[in-house]
Amino acid sequence: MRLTTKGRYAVTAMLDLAINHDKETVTLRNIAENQKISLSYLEQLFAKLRKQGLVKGMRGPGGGYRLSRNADEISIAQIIRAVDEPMEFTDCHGLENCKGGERCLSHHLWVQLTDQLDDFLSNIYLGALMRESEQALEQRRTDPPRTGDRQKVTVPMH
Amino acid sequence: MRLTTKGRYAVTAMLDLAINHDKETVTLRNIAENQKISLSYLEQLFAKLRKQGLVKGMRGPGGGYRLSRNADEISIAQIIRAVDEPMEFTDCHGLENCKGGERCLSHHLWVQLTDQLDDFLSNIYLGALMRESEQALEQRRTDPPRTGDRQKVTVPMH
DNA sequence: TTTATAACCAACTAAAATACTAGGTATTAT
DNA sequence: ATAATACCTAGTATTTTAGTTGGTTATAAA
Repeated sequence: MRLTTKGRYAVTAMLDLAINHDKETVTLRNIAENQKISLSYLEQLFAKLRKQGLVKGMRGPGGGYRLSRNADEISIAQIIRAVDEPMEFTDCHGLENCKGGERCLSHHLWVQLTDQLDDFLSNIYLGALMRESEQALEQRRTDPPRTGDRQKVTVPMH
Repeated sequence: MRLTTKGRYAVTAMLDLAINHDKETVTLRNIAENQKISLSYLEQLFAKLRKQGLVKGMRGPGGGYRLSRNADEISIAQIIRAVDEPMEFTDCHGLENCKGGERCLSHHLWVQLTDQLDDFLSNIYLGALMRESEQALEQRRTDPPRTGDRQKVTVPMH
């Protein structure tokens, strides 16, 4: 599993949809502005998300996108897999190139590591991610910093 | 934290050093052959690893590289951070561009997610990763598959 | 029924990151 | 001395990422 800004764009866009689940739809134009990214590039990313059945598009005025299922049923791993091709791993194909086994032990360990990573991201869902920070935001709202205090920034809003 | 094949090269190379900790050194030429990657590119990656104090190089015949400290004290996150620049995140700088907060909430959630990822990889050490799979290899050695059995491939050696 | 708004689509181009090439110098075991 | 290795820099090729252009279709609303 690769992890680049492309994946970040996809995840933050999906988070945008999740946050605005109350609204009927969110337009790509809107997201493109928020993320400062070209509309057409976003369209390309959403074509992939749609093909993977993660979002649903509605045409015409008032149209836009929304999540095709509950935010608690969409994992971060699914989103990233949809837009980022997997790291191809053709270095060591079959036993012929692979004398001993000692040689590609480190390759095998890498596979094991990425499996763990995949597991990790497969178990983080859009919904849960949102709720976690809702807590922190609520905290901030009800317990505003007094002037003169040096504020401890635990939930930076950049 | 980005995650690309560049990071994979670094991690597998470091695993190679960890596996061969009994040998005095491992040469880059050797690693380059194993990984099917250009020697000079590897040198560039190792320059970064060395600057971060993760490896130590020895010149001359019989020279090569070795880990600069115990494999149990080198995390995967440290390795990846050494070679992959972090994803720059200049979209939303300061409060001026950031009307409301509603707007960059999804950005903030991404930061929160990558923090979790960073934690995750900061707590996986080269040493531990190796030992985990030693177990599986030992299992395989002492308990070889009987002919006729359809072997369950739990530890593929590609 | 016209118009405007949006998704949807494909081909090309620009920019950035990744990987390689070519040429070195410095150090050290033999 | 010689050979093997790390160490270093500048340039180039390749691949991926991101953007541009110019469409078409569907649909809500005027």
